[in-house]
Amino acid sequence: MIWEAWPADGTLMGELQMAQAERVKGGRGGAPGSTGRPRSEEAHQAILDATLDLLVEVGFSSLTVEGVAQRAGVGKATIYRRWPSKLPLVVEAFGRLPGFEEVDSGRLETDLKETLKTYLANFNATSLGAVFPSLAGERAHNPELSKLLEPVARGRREPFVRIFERARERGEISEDVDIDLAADLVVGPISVMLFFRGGTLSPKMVGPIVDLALSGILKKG
Amino acid sequence: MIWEAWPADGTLMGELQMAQAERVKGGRGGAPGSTGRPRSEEAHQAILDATLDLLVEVGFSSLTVEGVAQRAGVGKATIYRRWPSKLPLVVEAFGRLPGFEEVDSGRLETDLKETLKTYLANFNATSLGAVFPSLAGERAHNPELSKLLEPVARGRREPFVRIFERARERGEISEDVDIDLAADLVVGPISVMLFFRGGTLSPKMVGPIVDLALSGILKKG
Amino acid sequence: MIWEAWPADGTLMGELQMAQAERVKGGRGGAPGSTGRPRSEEAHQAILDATLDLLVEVGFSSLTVEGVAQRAGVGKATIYRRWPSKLPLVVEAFGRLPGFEEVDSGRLETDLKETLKTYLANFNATSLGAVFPSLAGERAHNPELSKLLEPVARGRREPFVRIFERARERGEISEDVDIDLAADLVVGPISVMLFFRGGTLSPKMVGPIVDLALSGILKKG
Amino acid sequence: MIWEAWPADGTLMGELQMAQAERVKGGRGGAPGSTGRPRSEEAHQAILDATLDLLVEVGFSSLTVEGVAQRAGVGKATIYRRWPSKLPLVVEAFGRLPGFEEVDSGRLETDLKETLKTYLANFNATSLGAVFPSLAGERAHNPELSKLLEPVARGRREPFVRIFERARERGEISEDVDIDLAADLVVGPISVMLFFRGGTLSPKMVGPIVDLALSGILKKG
DNA sequence: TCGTAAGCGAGACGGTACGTCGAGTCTTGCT
DNA sequence: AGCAAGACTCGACGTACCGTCTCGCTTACGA
Repeated sequence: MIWEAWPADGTLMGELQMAQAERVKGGRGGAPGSTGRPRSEEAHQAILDATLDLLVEVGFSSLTVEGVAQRAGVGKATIYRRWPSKLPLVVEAFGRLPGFEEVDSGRLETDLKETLKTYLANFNATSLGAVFPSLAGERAHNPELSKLLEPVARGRREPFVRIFERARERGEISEDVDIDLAADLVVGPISVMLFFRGGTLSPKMVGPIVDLALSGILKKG
Repeated sequence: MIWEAWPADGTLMGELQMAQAERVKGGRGGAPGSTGRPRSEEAHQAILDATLDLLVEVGFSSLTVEGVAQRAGVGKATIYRRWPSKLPLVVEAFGRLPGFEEVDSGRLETDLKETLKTYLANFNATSLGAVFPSLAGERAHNPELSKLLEPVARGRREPFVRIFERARERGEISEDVDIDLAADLVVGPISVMLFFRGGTLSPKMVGPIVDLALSGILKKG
Repeated sequence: MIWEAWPADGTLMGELQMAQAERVKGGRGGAPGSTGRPRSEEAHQAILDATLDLLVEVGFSSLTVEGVAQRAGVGKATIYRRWPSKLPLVVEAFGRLPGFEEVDSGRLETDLKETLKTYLANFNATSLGAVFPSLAGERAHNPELSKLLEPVARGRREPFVRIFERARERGEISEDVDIDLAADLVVGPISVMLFFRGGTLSPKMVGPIVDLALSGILKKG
Repeated sequence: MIWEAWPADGTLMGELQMAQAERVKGGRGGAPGSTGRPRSEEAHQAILDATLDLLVEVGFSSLTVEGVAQRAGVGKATIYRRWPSKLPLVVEAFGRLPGFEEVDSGRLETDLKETLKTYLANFNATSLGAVFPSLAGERAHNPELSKLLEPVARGRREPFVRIFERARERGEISEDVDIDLAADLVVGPISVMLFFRGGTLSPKMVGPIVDLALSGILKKG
């Protein structure tokens, strides 16, 4: 879904992670002058894995850095050396979760339905549904997190924008439809479900949502 | 907006609070046998006000009961005597925020636009925009909060359902439109904006949203 | 012995403790306007006992506040509420150890020997021998500790000064003997043993020490 | 002074250091089979100097190996390659401090006074006064340190023993004076001053101390 | 002259303790 | 009984060192 989609090449998170690393230690990979023992990629993975595990098991607000360290078999300092607090850690762990695959069938309705269905199945299989609201809820009071989250949300939005652009080129939708708004409309009911209703996000919801969004609520004629 | 509206009589929260109070001290209102000094209504208000202030200032996850007590000029025990933990306290404080006024103009489009516009103006004037995401983010991993939040969300949803029911009776919309889904569709883009995009919720957004939701994204013809 | 003796009424430590308490929370016992739950005397005792136990078991430099808290069945905060660091805590715990009983037999030699013997027996039975050097070693780099330790040392010195003053009044020693120096002379070999030689402080050492100090090293004639 | 004097040839520390080196890498000097880059003597010196500096500045218990490495411009591993822990390092650094020069004037009083005066002047000029108590305080609970410190203390004691032996040969003191005890008596008041009173060790103190120790506290007659 | 073996500065590693803070509970004296 | 105040236990926070372990490099020796 828009706000959680991931670019196919997975580089967005790479950037995010780099931005993070730079803030903490002044850039690693790039500068060849780096000295000292290099950071363990193994530990990095173990931390991210443990974070995701615990996120699913106990939720964001009960997740403790101490717990992550213990589960990852890692010292706390090793975590704080990489992430300044649990928020960016969780953002990065979250970023590792799979995005969705953009579908290009040549027909708007099919593109939307397939893309959303695939993603929703995925969404239920992982912890995306539990993690994202936790992060989003902090945005209003945490500008730093907001900045971290922005590229993620933008990245997940883009595929939808592209789907609508193709539909416009094919003449399926009018030239003056606001594509951003259209994307929000299709994705909106899912957002409502996720944040306000706390219900399950079944792939079965996708059909009616897309149909209603495309044809409108009012009676035709 | 739907999920944040409040029943006109404001009794829902009253019930919630009673349920709460009963769990804490075994029901007081009815029983005439209660003795000792009565609870201070003044303190109650001060606590709720302080909670709301802090919720806006620092967000849910940084809100501390200690801070609330201090700002309210109240002992911590006085808070815990009324609410078993900070969660129900925050929910109740949140419930005090204004809902929206249902409009009945006899025309679906007008009803939706006016209702949403009024609410959005309100939303920006108060702290709803900052507080709600904080709470919503906790839902996924906090069943207790989820349960507390449910009646609030349902209450705020109902006005929209009524608007659509009236429209159906008037024949403005087809008999087989899923009213719940329709409500989610209208409200969806606002939810997306609030949680994923972090943008401002201007009342000017309402017109295009309602128009697109009512007439659909696809080209007519 | 001088530097570890304790006034019979045990009030010196009381003062020390008060000075401590005042620095931390602005004086407790005295002001009747104090509010809130009073500090638990039980916890205070448990902490001091645990400290002394651990001091004996693991020594000063391996003593951890965490360990004290655990052994005392107390939260760390309860310790830090009373003592700003482990040093004053150890000083106070140390102060609880028994001092020595001043003897007044009417004869200098007997007074000195009895006083020292009693104390040395005591010294070996408790952990004085292990604790005091630890504290003394920190003095040079810790002015605060130095201040804390000063009244203790002075208190333990006084009994010796009194013994010599009585001897001077009786004419046992010359008017112009420097009493402070005499006290240091008698006590000196014990200090050397304790700090430099690391040997055992047996009460049997007392006789020869006092004899030599009183009559001098040089041949008489 | 006795317990801090140093053998004239300064070899004691050499032995200690060798013993150390052997424990660490299995003996180097002799064996011709050693290969690879030799250890840097420069680094060795820098480490010892930094250790001594820090010992004076912050005391033993606040001294960190990390700090030593940084100040010496050396990696931590280079320190641990030579000393198995910070204790022997500190002991060796301490051993570098100057001892005192034994005086042989042919008269006990003069020998004692001159030896002590010289040393005390020295003591005040260097950091002995700050370092030694730090180490001594650790002895009681640290057998390893105690063992390391023993030869140092013995070495510094010997000159005094020799002074008294010469005096006995000359008939200045009785045959049955316990020389060890006599040494402790002379040195005792300085020890007391250093550890218990925290006062300054002025060379002016030496005269009265030696006089009183030699002639005794009691009135002659 | 070149490889190999050890040393080097730098700094990350898993741990442990630090001193602080907040949650939710309990205990004063007073209303 | 209620109240404000504030101490209570517990447990996580983020930091600092411990002693160990790589890194990429430098320095001597022996083949």
